[in-house]
Amino acid sequence: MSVDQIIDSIFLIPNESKALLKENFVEVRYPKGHILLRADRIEKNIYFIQKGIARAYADVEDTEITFWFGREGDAILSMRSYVENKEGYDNIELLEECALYELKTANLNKLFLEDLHIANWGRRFAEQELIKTEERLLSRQVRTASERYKQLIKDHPDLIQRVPLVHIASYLGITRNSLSRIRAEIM
Amino acid sequence: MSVDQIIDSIFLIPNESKALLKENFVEVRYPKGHILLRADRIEKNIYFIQKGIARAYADVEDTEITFWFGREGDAILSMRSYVENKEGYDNIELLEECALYELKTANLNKLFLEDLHIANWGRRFAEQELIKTEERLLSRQVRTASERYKQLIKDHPDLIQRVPLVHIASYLGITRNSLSRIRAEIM
DNA sequence: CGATACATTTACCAAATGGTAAAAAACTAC
DNA sequence: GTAGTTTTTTACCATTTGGTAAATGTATCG
Repeated sequence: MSVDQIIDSIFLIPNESKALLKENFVEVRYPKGHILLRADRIEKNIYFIQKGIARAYADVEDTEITFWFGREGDAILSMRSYVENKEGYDNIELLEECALYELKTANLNKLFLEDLHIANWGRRFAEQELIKTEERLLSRQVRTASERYKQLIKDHPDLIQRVPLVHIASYLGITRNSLSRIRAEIM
Repeated sequence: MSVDQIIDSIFLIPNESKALLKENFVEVRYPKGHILLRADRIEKNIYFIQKGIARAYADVEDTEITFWFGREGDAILSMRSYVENKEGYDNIELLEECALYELKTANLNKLFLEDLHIANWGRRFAEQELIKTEERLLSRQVRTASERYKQLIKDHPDLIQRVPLVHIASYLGITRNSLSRIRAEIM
């Protein structure tokens, strides 16, 4: 996933604006297992995944609850930090060695107030994250864990290969036991 | 909730921009039980609640699943229609007689591309909806139905008075039976 | 390759939840 | 106020899920 692909997939903007925006994408690399964002901090950067896979989890009474997976092209951010400049609930762990684009929130915010096209790009970015988040919420509310597991296999078959099942069970809101049962049923 | 309060609570913008935006708020009234938005349509308007209360529900195999409640100050919109101009999953039912502000999405989109301040207002609007949606998702993932019910009483005590318990049970992801059990336990 | 650690499956029982139906309570409309 | 409708509670049993622990399978590293 190139910088251009990422920017264009969100909203098409004129070349001058795009150049201003592109300047802020800095490529960084981290190893598998690296904790990129922490729940107890106000995070100053957001990221886009060029290559690799990550998860977000919340610490709840001595267990981790995974509530998001991200892969190539996805944005990594603590929404709370990004939007309200407060501590969030999300820890981000890289599940593979990752190549990322790093952007400073402060720089982005400055551009938003200076450039109409970039402001609209930022609006579209938030709107698209909103749609994705609502979809996750709906799927959780409307479908059973078993249905959502099947959906996951269908939509992202590689994810089951690349991610430990413990995290997938947690993501589905069930125990590893129950996930094993579901997997056994299907075959 | 006045138009000014609603606009200002999202993002402060200069008076000229605000005047342009305000022109688009049209007050409308509908009776209790009115279906404001439908899942099978591309909705062309969004609303803010001046007075009253509403719920969003999805039709799933001959049952309705409530996944959102809105009250004074909240925005009512089919995210899918607003963001992607596609049919959404949400039906909106007014649970009381409501006074609403209606805005045409097309007019808003035009303003977004013409006025930097309004574009940023639209960005903040999406960002704030994003935070709220993520919070609902997290709460669902992390807390039990019982905990979430207690939280609901604490945060919005009036809601339990104003909304039939069937909808609250559905919102919490449990049956009316289980909600009754929870309520019985608490006392 | 082998030893160790970690992840996953299976089995068992306990606890929580759903479904149906009937009783009680609350709300509507005349 | 009363009859009728709708909503909520309660009780029962069937089903699903969780928790613990042991067994199997898979990775990792010297």
